[in-house]
Amino acid sequence: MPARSIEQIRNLCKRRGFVFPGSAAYGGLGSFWDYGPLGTELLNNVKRAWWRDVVYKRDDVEGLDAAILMSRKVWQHSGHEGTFQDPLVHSKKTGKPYRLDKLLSEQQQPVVAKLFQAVVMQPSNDSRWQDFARVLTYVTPEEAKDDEYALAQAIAREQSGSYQIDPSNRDAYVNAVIRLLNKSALQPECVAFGVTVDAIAKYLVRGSSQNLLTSAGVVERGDTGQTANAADWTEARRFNLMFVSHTGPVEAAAGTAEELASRVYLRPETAQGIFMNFAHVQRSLARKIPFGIAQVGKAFRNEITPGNFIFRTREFEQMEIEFFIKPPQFVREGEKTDVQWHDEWIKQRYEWWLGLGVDGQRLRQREQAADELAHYSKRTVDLEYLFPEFGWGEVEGIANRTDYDLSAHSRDVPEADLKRLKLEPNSDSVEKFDYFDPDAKARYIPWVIEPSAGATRAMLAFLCEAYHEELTKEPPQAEVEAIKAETPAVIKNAQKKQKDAEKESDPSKRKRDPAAIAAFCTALEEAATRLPQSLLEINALLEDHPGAQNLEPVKKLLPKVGKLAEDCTRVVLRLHPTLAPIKLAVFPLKANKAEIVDIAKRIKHQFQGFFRTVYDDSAGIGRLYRRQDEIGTPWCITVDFQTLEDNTVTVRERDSMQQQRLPMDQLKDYFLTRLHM
RNA sequence: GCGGGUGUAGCUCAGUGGUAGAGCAUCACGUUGCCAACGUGAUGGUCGUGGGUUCGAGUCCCAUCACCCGCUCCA
Repeated sequence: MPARSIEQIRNLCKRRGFVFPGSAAYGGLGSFWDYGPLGTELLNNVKRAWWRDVVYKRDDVEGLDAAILMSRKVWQHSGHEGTFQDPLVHSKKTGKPYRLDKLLSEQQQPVVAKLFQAVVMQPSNDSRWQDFARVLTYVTPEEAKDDEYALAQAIAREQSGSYQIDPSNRDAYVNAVIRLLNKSALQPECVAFGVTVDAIAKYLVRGSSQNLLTSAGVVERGDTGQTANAADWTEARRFNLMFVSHTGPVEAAAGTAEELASRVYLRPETAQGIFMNFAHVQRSLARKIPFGIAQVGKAFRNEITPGNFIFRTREFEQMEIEFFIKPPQFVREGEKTDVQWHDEWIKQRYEWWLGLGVDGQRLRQREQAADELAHYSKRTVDLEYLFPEFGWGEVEGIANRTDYDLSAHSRDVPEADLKRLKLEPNSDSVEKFDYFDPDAKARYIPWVIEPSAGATRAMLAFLCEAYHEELTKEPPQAEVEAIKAETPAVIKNAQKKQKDAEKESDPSKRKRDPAAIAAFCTALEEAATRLPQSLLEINALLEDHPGAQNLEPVKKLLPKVGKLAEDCTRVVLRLHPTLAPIKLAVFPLKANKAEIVDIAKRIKHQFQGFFRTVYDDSAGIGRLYRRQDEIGTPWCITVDFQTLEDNTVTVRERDSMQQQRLPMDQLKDYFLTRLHM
């Protein structure tokens, strides 16, 4: 039985040293994770398997490891800075994003005042008030008549809790502040009130902006597809996708020239490091197109909503290839076009996942729709894995990035190309990332196919795929019969609930879905006929079906099923041997027999230089096997009394649990062959 | 941001206003000839944090923090 929830995986990871919550001593830090001894091995194995496949086994790919921090100009010209820095709202009609602060600043002052009124008049004590209190303190006497300033200050003090405005005078106070806003709120030269517009935008980002946008009539223009209909707008969000830091000591305020001059971003993708080095690699290794550059490394995105364990984190690891090819107009008869290269990479990457043990039923290719394509992409196909609980999730994207990136970073790009790629001329760059093609006898900027996989996501997918709970021994007949005897009572009880649910004629008011209950009953009845093999399925049914645990017969039955299941079950990670964190565990059958212990330790020593090998004698042999099963160790060797007589040991295979005796001098061949080493 | 949930031993979790608990794990001693053996004993806790109610709070109330799930969102 495969993993039913991410929770199971997370527990196993924590318990056995794969992945720990980050900064745990201080209560944790949202969705940052530390990789423990086994997780490090597994992740390294994933990366190594990838590297071996796309670099070693090919004749046309080189490796690279570029710096995480790069010039800010890289991100300006790649398009990442402009797209992600500002609060955005999306028009649901056109699908286009709009900068909220820009929208606001285009509005007439009464609109903003109205908006402000909607904000201030809202009876609320949440933290948004405090934001406004802070904003209001930016209003200085020089910018307002004294009385209005005083009124604004009074409101500010009230928001911060240090002052109580007489309710009967409240409107007068608020109107005073609105008058202030009407005077200068949208004057760009007025710094203080410039902050106000930003603050309103910020407020809208955090609050329920839809109604406010509408009530204030902020978006009443028709020319860009904007409407005042709240349903046509998504909530505003600040897309600070890139983490900001600075090189050198900087104390300047954010947004000033001094601050911008030293600003750096933690890279949100590894790709740009490859583009920056395209010419270096091409020249220094005398590469001819087509060829690719592969890189594994950390990337950082300040995601709005991280989650699902290590699936979406703000710090993650990518495995990316940029594969450089001829632009379509230079492709000759018999050569592959960009479309063909793209298809080929999709196929090859798909097969990589299958080759490492992912079932084709849980891996699919999904074409990205036109409106979800990134700004650089002509076509992207995602490889998605069917995770437990949250379903299909992207583990790799294979994009046709055309010549967008290399053109964006090049000077002197012909105007026609700039227009085609919707790029501005690049006056910052001193380089032109073009290539002289000796066959075509022409210079061109190459096109790029980009297979980009998530290393940490891959690790999660492989863990989910490998996780199995299975029966290892026949449960006692009597207890199985007892469970069989009790299931009709559960079904009867559930059917009663189903009838109750059906009595409520309005489906939206039903507490339970009758169809779901019916499905539960059918599944349970069917599973009961397959006992004892179906023991774990029944356990899962009773545990997972919503509301099932409230049924009286289930309360009686579930503990019995759970106990029996636990007693007769093992957890096993059926990881591909290439990925397994530990390849081999060596045990002495008896820990207090010196000769046996000695031989076991010698075998461990023999292999530890080739791959991760462990020695363990801290429990009975059965328990030692189970421990290794749970962390996916494909082979265990047990040294026993017969070893002392004939130099053979037993090799126990994880998935089948079968053992065979092998002479010790054949062990090396046996394992190295199986690990393709 | 909204809604829901959780927070007690290293892990998984019980806990009815009245002495802080179990299983697993760890350590010690004994026992142990192949699939989670057993016995005896031991270590381990400011019950997320701060207030309050109470003679007495893990338990009730308020606040706060963190994490998880859902919604929104995710070039």
